[in-house]
Amino acid sequence: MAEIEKLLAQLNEHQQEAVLENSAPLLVLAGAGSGKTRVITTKIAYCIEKLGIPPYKILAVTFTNKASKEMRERVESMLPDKDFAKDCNIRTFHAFGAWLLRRFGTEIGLDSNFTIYDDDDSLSLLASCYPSHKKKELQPVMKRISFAKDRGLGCHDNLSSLKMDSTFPRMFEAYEDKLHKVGNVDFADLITRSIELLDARPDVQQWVHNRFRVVLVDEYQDSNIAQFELLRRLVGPACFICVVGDDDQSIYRFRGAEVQNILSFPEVYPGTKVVKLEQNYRSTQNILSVANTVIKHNKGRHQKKLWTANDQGSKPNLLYVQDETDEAQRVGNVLMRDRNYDGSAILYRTNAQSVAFETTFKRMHIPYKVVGALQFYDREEVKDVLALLFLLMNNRDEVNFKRMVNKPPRGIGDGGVEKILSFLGESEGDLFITLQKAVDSNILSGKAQGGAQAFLSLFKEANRLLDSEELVECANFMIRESGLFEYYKKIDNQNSTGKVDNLEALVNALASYDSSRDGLALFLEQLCLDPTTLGKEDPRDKPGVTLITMHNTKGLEFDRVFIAGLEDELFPGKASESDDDIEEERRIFYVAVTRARKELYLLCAKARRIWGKTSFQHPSRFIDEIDPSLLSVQGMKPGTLGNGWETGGYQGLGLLEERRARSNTYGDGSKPRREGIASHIPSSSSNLIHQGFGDKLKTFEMKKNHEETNGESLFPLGQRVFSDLYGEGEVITLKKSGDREVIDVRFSGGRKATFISKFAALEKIGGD
DNA sequence: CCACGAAGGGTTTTT
DNA sequence: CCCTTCGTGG
Repeated sequence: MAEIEKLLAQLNEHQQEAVLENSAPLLVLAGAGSGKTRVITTKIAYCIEKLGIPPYKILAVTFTNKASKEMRERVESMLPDKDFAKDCNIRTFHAFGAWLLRRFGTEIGLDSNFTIYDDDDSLSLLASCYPSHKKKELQPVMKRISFAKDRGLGCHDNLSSLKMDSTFPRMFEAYEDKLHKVGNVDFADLITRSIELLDARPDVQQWVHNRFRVVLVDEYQDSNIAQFELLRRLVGPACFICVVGDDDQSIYRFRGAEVQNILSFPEVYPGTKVVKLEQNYRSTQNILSVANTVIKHNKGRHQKKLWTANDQGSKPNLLYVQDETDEAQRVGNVLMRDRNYDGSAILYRTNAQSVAFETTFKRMHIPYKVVGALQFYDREEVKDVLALLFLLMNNRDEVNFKRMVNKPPRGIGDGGVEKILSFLGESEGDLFITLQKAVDSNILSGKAQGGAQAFLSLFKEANRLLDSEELVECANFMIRESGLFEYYKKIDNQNSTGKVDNLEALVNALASYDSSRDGLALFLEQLCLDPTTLGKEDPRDKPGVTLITMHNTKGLEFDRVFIAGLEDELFPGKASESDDDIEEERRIFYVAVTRARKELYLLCAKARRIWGKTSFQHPSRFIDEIDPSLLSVQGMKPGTLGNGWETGGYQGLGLLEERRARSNTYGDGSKPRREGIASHIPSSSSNLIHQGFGDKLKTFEMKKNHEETNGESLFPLGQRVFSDLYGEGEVITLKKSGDREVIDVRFSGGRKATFISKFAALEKIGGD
C-alpha cells in the first residue's frame, strides 16, 4: 500500500491530478517527455491498488506493439503482484480487435478460425478478383480501400472524398465480398468489424460494458476515425475513460490518424476534464530548444509551452558528412569515444538506411541491434510454411492456397489452378473439397492430377496430426512432405543461404505454443499482429546501439540520439508535397529530437547511394529552421563553396566518381522531380555537366557573400552577373523556397546553372 | 508446365 | 541495388 503512495509522491501536481481523476472523462494533453506513460502506468497501479478495480477490468490501448510492450513492462515493475499486470488488457488497438473478434466473431458470421491478411495478402486477394489487372495497378486501389476502412467507410458509403474514379466502389465491394467468402479479415477489419459486431449485437456490447471499468488510450493523437468509433462503443455508462496525447507527435496521418479526435474529445464526452503536462523531464534545455524552434514552423498546432528544469546541457551537433558510409563512420567514432552503446540510438526515416550503419559497425566492431525490421517473417521460405499453416487453419483461404498449391512445382500450372477453382462454387468455398472434386472429375492433366492428390493427402495427414495435438510433428511433416525442405535445401547448397535453418527456427518458435489447434491459432495471430518478433528474443534486451526508424521510437528515450539523413527528399521524404505532408514530417523530426536525454547529433550527407546510384543531396529544410546559434556545426554545408550544389566543392570524392555520379543522377533528366528545389535545376544545365565539363572541375576558393538575406532578394530577375567559372550571365528564374532564394542563371554560350543565391559566387555587374 | 535470363522499376513511415 | 515481371526454349 505504501508503494502506491511512493509512486504518487514522485509525480508533479498535474501528473497527480491526472492519476487521481477517475470519474469524469479525462483528456491529458502531454508534451514530449512530460511523463505521459508514467501517468498512465501509475494510474493503472492506482486503480488496482487504491480503488480495488480488478486488473482484468482495465483496458489500456496503444498504437504500436513496442508501446504496448513498454507499457506492460512498466506496469509490471510497479505492481507487487506480477500477475496483476498480466491480467490487464494492455494491447494495441488492432490486437484488441482481434481479441474481441476471436471471442465473438461468430456472431457476425466470422469463423472462429479466421486469420489476418497482411498487406501483401490483401493485395493478392484483390488481384484474384481482377486477374487481368497487374498488381502494380491494384496497389493504389488497395491502399485506398484500407484508407477508407481506416476512416470507417464501407464500400456502400459515399466514397467521393477519396477522389477515386467511378470503378473504385465496385472494386472495393468485390474485395469485401471476396474477403467475406474466404472467411479472413484484413488489418482494418480488426477495427471495423469490431464496430460492426458491437452495433449488431447489443448483448455483446453489454458484455463489453460490464467487462471494462477503465479504458485508457495512449498516443491518442494517432487514432483514426474507425478506432475512435470503436472506442465510443467500448465505453459504457459505468466506464471511466482517459485518453492521453500530444498533437505535436501525431505521425500516423498516412494511416488515417485524425488529430481532430483529440480536439473533439470534450464535445463527445461532455464534462471532460483536461489536464496539461508541460514540464519535460527528459531532455536538456539545449535539446528542447532545438525541438521547439523546429515545431514552431507548424501552423496547425496548439500553442503550448513545453519547459524543463534540466541543465542546459551540451550544444547539439550538426555534422555535414560526405556520404552514408562517412555518416556511419562519424557516428561510430563518437560511439567509440565513450562506448556508451546501450544508451545511444540512431534514428532514420526509412528502414533501408540501416544497411550502411550495419556494415560499417560490423567493420568497426560496434555492437548494434536493428529494431523493428522484418528480418524473419519477410523471408520467402518462412512465408511459405506459414501459408501452409494458415491454410490448415482456414480451408477457404484462397490467397494462401494459390501460393502453395504448386510450390514447390508439382505439375499444377496456372491453367490447372483455374480448372480446380472452377469447382469452388459447388464446394461452399472449401478449397480441399474443391480440389477433391477436381481430382474426381479427371479434368486435370496427368502431372497435375498427381500433384493435386499429393497436396490433398498432405493436408489430410497434417489435419490428423493437428487434431491429435501434435503441432510440432505436424509442422515438420508439412515442411518435409510438401517438398519445401528438399526445395530449399537445394537452394541452400547452391548459394549457401541458410533457408533450411530458418525453417527450423520457425518450428522452434512454434514449439513454445500449446500443441492444439488453438495454440496454432494463437501463434499465427501473434505473428500477424507483430511480425517483427518471430523466433527471436526481444532485440531490446541485447546490448548495443539501437538502430530504429523515427516512427518506431515514439515512447522511447536515449541518452544520446543521432538523427541520420537530414536531407531533402529523404527527410522530409520525396513524396511530401503538400504543406500538410511537410508538417507531418516536421512532427516526425520533433519526435526524433525529443527522444534525446543528453546528447543530440544531426547528420546530413552531401551524397548518398540510392539504388546503387549516387545522388547529390541537399540539406533538409529542417536544418535551416533551427537557429544556428543553437548548434555546433562540423563539416561544410554543400553549396558553401560558392558554386551551387551542382558544380563542385564536394571534397573527398574522386573527380571521376563525382562526374559519373552526376551524369547518373541528373544526366538523363529522367528522374522524377517534385516541386521544390530539385525541380528548379534546368535540364540543360545537366547537359552542360554531362558534356564533359568535368575536365574543368576543381575545388573553388570560397567566396563569401556578405550581403544580408533578410528575406530580401539578392538578385532581381534579369540581373547581370559574372562568375569565375562561367563568365557573364543573366538571372533568368528566381524562386523562393522557405527562406532560401534559388536562381537559375543563363551564361553566354547558352549554358545554365542553378544557385542558392545566398551562397552563390556571383558578382553583380552592370546597373542595379 | 517449368526453368532460366533479360528487362524494368521501385522506398517512406506501421498495424 | 534488389526484386518482381515478362518472354523464350526445352
